[in-house]
Amino acid sequence: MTADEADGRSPRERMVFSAAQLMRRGGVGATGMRDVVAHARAPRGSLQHYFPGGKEQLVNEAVGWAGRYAAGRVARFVAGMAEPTPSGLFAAMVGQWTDELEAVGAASGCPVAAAVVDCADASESTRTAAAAAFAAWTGPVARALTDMNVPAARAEALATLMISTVEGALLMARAEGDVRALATVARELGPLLDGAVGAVGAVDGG
Amino acid sequence: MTADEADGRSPRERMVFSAAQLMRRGGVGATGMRDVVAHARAPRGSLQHYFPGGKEQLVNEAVGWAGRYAAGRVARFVAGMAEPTPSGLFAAMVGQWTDELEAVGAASGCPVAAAVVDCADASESTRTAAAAAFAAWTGPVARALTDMNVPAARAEALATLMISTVEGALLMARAEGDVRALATVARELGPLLDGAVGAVGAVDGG
DNA sequence: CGCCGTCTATGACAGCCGTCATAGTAGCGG
DNA sequence: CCGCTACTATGACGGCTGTCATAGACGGCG
Repeated sequence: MTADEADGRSPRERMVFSAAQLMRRGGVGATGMRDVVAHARAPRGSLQHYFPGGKEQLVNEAVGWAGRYAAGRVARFVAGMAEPTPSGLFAAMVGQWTDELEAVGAASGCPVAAAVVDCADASESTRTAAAAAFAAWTGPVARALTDMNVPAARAEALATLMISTVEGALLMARAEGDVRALATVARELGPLLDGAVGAVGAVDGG
Repeated sequence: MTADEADGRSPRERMVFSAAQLMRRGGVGATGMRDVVAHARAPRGSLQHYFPGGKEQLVNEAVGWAGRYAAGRVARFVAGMAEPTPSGLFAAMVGQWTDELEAVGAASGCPVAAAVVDCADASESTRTAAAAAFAAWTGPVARALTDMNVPAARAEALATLMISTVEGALLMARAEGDVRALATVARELGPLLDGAVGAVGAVDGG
């Protein structure tokens, strides 16, 4: 999610990328269209050309991009792990945000979360886009879990738990200006996740 | 957090309450000062009288109120449970939002989360207020856990995990317009929490 | 050349925002 | 009655917002 990801792409893609980038910081409300074109170094006139649906369309596409991005990250995590475990995957997910928070100084949140907080009940389409983004994110996680011998019935539920926990911990970490919450949930939730490998019941594993 | 909590209180308190109420729906950016006084049925002129610090002060106080409110809820949960268990407390915390989402139709989020998303990097004081709110919320939860024989060393960490998970699941639930995520995390995380009772290590607790 | 679709440029618009200045009322002690 | 404090009322201000209207540039193509 660094700046070099914006190079070489079309102006249109850069605008979507920049929108997501800015939404992460100040929320949707504080992200103006003029800010987006400036950040993307794109011509202002292109806004109404590429996004005739206005800000709502731009936000929705930014949310969709974020969902695909998160899904891709999960895929790369799994591919890069020699001995994949649920706790390892979770630690990697947490680690991504830990790195960003320590690098930029807590300025970065999740654009999907921003869209939910700011638009969930004002824009039905954005709410749907956010749900789709979460689904796009949950899918690869659940698939990775089943590949690690987690029963299919629990994989999806655990994926939801992992993403919920990461989102919430990211919120707390931003508030505290410290990665403590992220580190804590990684440490506490990891063992539970590993306990689900090969188990059929809840935690009392067969 | 229903409307009757606003009755009998001073106009000033009603404004703080209304600010929190409105922030939960549309975020801080979409919450105008004029909307707040209208919702609180308070005189507009009182704004600059009670909140000379402007919107920032009002938001900060709303966040503080939300933190104290959440802490009070936890205390009441614990007091009302015949046989208190960590999973029972967590289920109660989740249940509060489940009820609200099903009642109002997913319109309600957490005002503290809204403040973090919208103001975390724009207003240092709001960021601090949000951190304080989370701390005020974490405290009673951790204390309740120690009262349930959870080792003191883990109680605080588990409280952070619980709150993170609830916040994140609430985010997902709002996006999906469904309480599924909340129900899922309650079901999946509950057993782990109970497993920490009397344990000293991680999950293998004897 | 002329035409056309894609893209860009720019200024204007109405509307809302938070804030401030100013004035006014109500109650109360003297 | 005055004076003082607490609170309310109201209109205005500059600034920013998303959106739109209009016009211009560029490049392929017949």
